[in-house]
Amino acid sequence: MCTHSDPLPRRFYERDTVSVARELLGKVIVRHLRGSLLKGIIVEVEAYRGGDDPASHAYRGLTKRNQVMFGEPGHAYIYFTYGMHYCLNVTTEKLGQPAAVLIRAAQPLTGIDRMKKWRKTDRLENLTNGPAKLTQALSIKRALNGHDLTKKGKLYISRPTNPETFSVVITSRIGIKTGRNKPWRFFIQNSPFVSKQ
DNA sequence: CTAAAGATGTCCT
DNA sequence: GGACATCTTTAGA
Repeated sequence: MCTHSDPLPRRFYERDTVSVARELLGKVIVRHLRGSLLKGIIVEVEAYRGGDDPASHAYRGLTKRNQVMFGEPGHAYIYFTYGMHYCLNVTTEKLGQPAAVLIRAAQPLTGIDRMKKWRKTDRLENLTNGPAKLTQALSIKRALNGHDLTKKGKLYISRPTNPETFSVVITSRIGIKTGRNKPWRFFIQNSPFVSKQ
């Protein structure tokens, strides 16, 4: 039994990272939190690879922080940065090959009141339009690092029930100092929920 | 051990 | 456009 709202399967993630990143646009991120349900449509992502990508956390090899990137595809890689922010990635490529896709922004769909509470703001466009804003709105913290996204648990990604067509804009990645030449940032054209146009 | 930078967000000018 | 909050991770001595 497999319906459209089930988590994306392992084989979706076990592929070329840039392709996975592009295809994650329009998918739905689902967060079960103490009885409440939070959902959002992914509108902005960035691909980070391994040894050939100087901007990747995995560029210099395996460390305690990035070990999830080296593991099985379809897991959450969550890291803490700037002393206060969490960022959510999904791991890709086959076991042993480090890579991940950074989820940078989403369009709030379900549980908006709860997101407003976590974010301490009422403005819809300001809830999930950035990687750290997204994790704050969905209450995603270090405890979910390594979480399996292919099972119906606290966090997973599924296909939308009512898919809408959209155009994809491709740019270089932002917020990094190296690897800026790679066109590995993707976002949904004209979405008001993208972090930066 | 020490130090510097960081896949950011917010507030200020 | 720029300062700053705040702390983990990593690299280098």
